[in-house]
Amino acid sequence: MAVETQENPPKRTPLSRARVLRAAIALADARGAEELTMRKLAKELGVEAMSLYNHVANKTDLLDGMVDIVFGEIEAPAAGGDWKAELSKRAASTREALNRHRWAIGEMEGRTTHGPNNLHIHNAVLGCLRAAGFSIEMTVHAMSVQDAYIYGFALQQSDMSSQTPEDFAAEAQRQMVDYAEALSDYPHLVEVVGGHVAKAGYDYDNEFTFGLDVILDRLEQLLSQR
Amino acid sequence: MAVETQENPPKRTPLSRARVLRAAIALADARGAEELTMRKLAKELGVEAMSLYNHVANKTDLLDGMVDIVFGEIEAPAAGGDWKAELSKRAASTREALNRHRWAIGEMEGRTTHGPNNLHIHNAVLGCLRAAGFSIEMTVHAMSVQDAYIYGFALQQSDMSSQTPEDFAAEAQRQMVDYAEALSDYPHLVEVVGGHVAKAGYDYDNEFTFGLDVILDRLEQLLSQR
DNA sequence: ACCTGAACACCGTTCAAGT
DNA sequence: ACCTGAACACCGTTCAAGT
Repeated sequence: MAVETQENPPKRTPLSRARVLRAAIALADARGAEELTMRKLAKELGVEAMSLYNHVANKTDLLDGMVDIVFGEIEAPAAGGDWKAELSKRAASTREALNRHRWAIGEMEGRTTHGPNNLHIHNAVLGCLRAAGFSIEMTVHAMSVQDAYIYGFALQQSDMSSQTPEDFAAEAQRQMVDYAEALSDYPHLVEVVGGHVAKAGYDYDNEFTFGLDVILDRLEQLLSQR
Repeated sequence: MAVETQENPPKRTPLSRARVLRAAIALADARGAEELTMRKLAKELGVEAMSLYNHVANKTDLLDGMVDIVFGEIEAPAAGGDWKAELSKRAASTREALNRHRWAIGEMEGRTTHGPNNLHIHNAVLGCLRAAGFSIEMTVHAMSVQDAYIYGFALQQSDMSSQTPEDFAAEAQRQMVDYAEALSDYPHLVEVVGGHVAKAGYDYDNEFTFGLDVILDRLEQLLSQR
């Protein structure tokens, strides 16, 4: 009875910038940054590569849009509450967003254009620090050190193949074997990586929290010193 | 009299892996990572692209070799001396190496193979921390937080167009103008970036040292707490 | 042993042409 | 207004052929 009375091909919903960006993120999430090409993205959308140019100016514009969507997934810190707790939440949610979208870390910093979600987050971090009582100079310092740490940590993790402590332990063991002939040159790698990490593994969450607390605790001291 | 008695073309010194790597670094330093292609590198060496494959297995192998040369430019910390001073020196020399070779930051972390210079540096950092009295667990933490910060800071700087405080101030001013319609949404950006950075600029060296000291000072406290 | 020409399977992007 | 085919100027890499 009421079967497809129209043309057959799955009634392609029309393209739009939002749909292009969403598909691009899904593709990059699933297959990595280097697999995100205009041609493959178009195929995913059931269209030719050239059609994309009706909705994004070029690949840079595409990436700008994708990056700002990732910034939109970061939880902005509130001003006036427990500033350390707020900034920890923001750091954790940045890390989670970058874990969901591993292609993003290489693209978030240093873009020449900043989307509204990017501006929103940075405005909120500055506001939180100012409300906590940091001077303007110290606020700049404090945001710098946190951002460097958060992105640097994500960078290290993003291109590490092993993600669970167990994977990491196994990988550490494998490396010890691979470099066996040279190990006498690297006694401390043997002790720490071979003797500890290869057994206990490496827990990214713990590690991240430790380092973030190092930074926040010291900032708190500097704040109360005047 | 004794002019070129041989064939004319500038007596091409024969290719070698070292020469290929050196030329690749020079090219990437001068023109950026995306300009480093096998074809352009070959042209630089007065040869066809395919000749390169006699000296490097492929482009990944080329980058592995380049990266380990950059690691070789980092000053290893000594064990047994003033550990904070040693680690500061190592951090500064890492930053300098990454500033000389801006293409490298995206390539240093997360390679699947580690060159000898990489292993040497990390072994030395671990040895320095162990000699300072950190437990094995704390040594892992301490290296993690430092590396994340150092690479994260370099990442932020590497893709920032303005490098001097004055450039940065000018750029901050320009951005304030660009985003003028939306500025009422971002009061803290206006205060901190528009009011302070746009005037005082942003000094990467100061900023880097501040953040590194935050980390090292807190690590020192944790060390003396037991 | 080392170098090369031609080729393959890709890229991003432009442009004129279709609907 | 939106989509497409053909084309351009590139990529990394393989392979058979030259010296």
